[in-house]
Amino acid sequence: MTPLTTADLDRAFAALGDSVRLRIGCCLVSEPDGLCVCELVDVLGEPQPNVSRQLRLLKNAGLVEERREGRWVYYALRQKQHPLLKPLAACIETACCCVDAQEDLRRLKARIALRRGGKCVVGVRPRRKKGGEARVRLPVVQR
Amino acid sequence: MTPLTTADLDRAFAALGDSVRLRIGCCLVSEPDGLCVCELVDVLGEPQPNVSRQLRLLKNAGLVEERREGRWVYYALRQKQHPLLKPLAACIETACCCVDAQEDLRRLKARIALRRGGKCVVGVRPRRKKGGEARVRLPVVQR
DNA sequence: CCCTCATATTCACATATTCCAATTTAAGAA
DNA sequence: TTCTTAAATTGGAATATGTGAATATGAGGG
Repeated sequence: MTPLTTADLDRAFAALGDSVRLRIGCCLVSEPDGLCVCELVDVLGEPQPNVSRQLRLLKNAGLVEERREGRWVYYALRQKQHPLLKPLAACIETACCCVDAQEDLRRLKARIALRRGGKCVVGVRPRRKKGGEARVRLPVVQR
Repeated sequence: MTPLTTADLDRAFAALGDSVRLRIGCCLVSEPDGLCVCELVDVLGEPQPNVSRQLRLLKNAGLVEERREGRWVYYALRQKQHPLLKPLAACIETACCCVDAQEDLRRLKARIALRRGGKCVVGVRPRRKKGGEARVRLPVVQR
């Protein structure tokens, strides 16, 4: 392994220096096996292209890894591989105590409950506006 | 204390998401009583205005606090006050293992040795160029 | 093959950041 | 007061980043 430089590490911090990406981090800390993009889209209420972009940023920073399963792609923290991720995860845990992170985690729990056999079977919901109103039952399209 | 939001915390991460600021963090972790600006200027080899600006950023992010002593101003990590700083300090410790951080810490040790009675008595040294060559005076273009 | 859907990428534009040089502020000494 | 010096601020240009909208990719099912 090549020796780390502070420039390598500040990328990791910079990757968490964004509200959306930090919230993604909170979700991933609480679900070590990973989350698929559409779950994050649903939990965060962010447009899907934005979530994909932020995930790519996190991946480039070496903080997450992806795993494809059929049409779904799961992202998880690289807890084992990244030398900074163990102490960093402790920081993210702290962030999880934030009020808005708590709301995310509540939505995440509800979303995870929709899984079948541990896998996501729900797609992207019709776009919500940022104002965000009551949740509407989504048309579940199986298989 | 007002409840934290992830937006509050991502500022803390963003503050460390820069090579110079992370190196400052490494220095401050290793010197809990604080360092004055000119010591950081000397250790990092960065222009004084740049160091001042980065320190202000760290202060605005709630990570450091300042303490004036005569003409000198000392900056130290707000280990006790900021809820994120305890786990964050662990991250910074990790960063301290980096090769360039080690060089900073070596220079820092030498610079600290110049103190008298625990206080800095040295000012800002004549500017060094990054490459280390003699400084060239640039033509002054007035507006 | 064609179609659907989960995810990724690109484009355009606004905003933020970075860095340097120059100047200003603030404190102590003469 | 005036001079010196440590630190902070400002101006401005180059660069980076964030985000919505539209579009593209890629895997599975029919």
